[in-house]
Amino acid sequence: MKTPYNVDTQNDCSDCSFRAERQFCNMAAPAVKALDTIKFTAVYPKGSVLFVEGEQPRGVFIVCSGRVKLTTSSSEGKTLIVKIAEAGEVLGLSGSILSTAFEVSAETLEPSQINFVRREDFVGFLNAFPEACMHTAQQLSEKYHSAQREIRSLGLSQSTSEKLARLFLDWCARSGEETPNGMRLKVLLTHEEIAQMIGTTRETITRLLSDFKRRKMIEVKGSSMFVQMAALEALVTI
Amino acid sequence: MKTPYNVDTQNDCSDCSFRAERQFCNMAAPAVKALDTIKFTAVYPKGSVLFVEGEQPRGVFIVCSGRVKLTTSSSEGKTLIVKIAEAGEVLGLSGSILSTAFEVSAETLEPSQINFVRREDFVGFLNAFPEACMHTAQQLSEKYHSAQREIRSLGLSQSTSEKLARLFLDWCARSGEETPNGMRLKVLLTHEEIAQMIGTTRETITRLLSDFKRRKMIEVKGSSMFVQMAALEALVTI
DNA sequence: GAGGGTTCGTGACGACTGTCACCCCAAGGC
DNA sequence: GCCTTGGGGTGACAGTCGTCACGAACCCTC
Repeated sequence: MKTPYNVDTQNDCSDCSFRAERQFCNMAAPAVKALDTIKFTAVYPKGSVLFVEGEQPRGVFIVCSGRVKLTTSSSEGKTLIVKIAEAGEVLGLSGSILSTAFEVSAETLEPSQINFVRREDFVGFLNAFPEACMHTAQQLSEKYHSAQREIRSLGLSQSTSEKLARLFLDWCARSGEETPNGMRLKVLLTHEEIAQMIGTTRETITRLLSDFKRRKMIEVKGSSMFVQMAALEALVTI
Repeated sequence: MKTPYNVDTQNDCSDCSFRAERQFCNMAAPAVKALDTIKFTAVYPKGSVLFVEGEQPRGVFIVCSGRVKLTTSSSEGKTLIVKIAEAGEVLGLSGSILSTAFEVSAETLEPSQINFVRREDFVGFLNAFPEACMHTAQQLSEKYHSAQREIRSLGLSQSTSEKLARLFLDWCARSGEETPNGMRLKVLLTHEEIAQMIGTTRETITRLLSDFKRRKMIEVKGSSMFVQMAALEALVTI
């Protein structure tokens, strides 16, 4: 089924063809059925704000398709991109479980299908289906793991170039495509956004990228970037 | 019961007087009993290493008393203290649940009683007691929350003085004691360790502390520090 | 009380990077 | 065609902070 934003929607978790490969969603039929009855499906255009840092959680958001940018901001207006969430991730889990305010804001980066489950319904669901609770614990473990990696990168890097190298290596590991010219990455973020991912400024990213190009560590063609991983690894002291 | 390290040990979770106030341990009697049968109690002296970053998890560690320093290190030898875990926290959760390597190392800061539960036993326990699974999810949520705070602090601070101010404010919120001279904190860490908590160097901490003292933002008397919270808050741009 | 190991205080110096300022370019709206 | 807007490139400059070096203060053990 096509929607206004040109996204295939999946109204029924029971029929969802991706379910088996999604850690959280991959549950036995009764649990899926129960989830189907409490969830609200919606498709958001690019740039939609799902929730804002500091807000009290109304529930959890399950990303069925698309990508969601998670950010936190200082009162000065400086923004840090904490993570780009992808299909299969559940957002707002910790806030909903602890009833504490969201610590990040969420905004779609592309048209995305998101299933919303109200907090009370979700907690009831977890209590009713131990399997769902285990999957939630796993989901949280993964979040914690990736937060830990972010802390390492922010706290242990000696220089900004090291953080940038680490970011690119991370991207390679996650979605790189091996080619004879090096790992190929689709860069879908602006310099500004890359800067926000590692806590620096746009100018610095521009300078570092030209530096990397000059030193033949990366090559940019359109929205593709070819990365010489060995060269970047040499910059990383962790 | 007293042990060689001068710590009161609590061999039986069922009898533990702290249980009610500890989020994870506060479970119904049957679950506590089950936990009692699979746990191994030990008392470690100060400086004991519970596990090391990169190791495959053998199980989880429940901190019954004492404090545990969680660190991550770069290959250059630079160390970042990710967190100081206190009584009631469960360590090694995410690694045990996902079967992925520990992302931090753990070392006791003082004599500590720690209950160890083998990975298989722990997972079985979670499957057998939905309540334990919920408590685990809550525990993980809290960990995630605190990691998120750390990311904010590391990524959004403009300066090192801001990070230090934020660290002190954090300590005040957690264990400060209100007095007429400002919040009173017990500082049990060396300058070196404080530096490692915010990703800077010992010298910088020394200089910042004298700066803070000169500006009457803090006052140090022995191992106590009196903090003027309003003054520190003015340094924080978040 | 002597001595060795930590911990802390401080100066000099330089590299890195944030800030500000300006320009260029491409895309898209009118 | 013209203008606006957002993204990207670059130079100048100053401030911060890491590094190195050294000495003082403190705290154990013997």
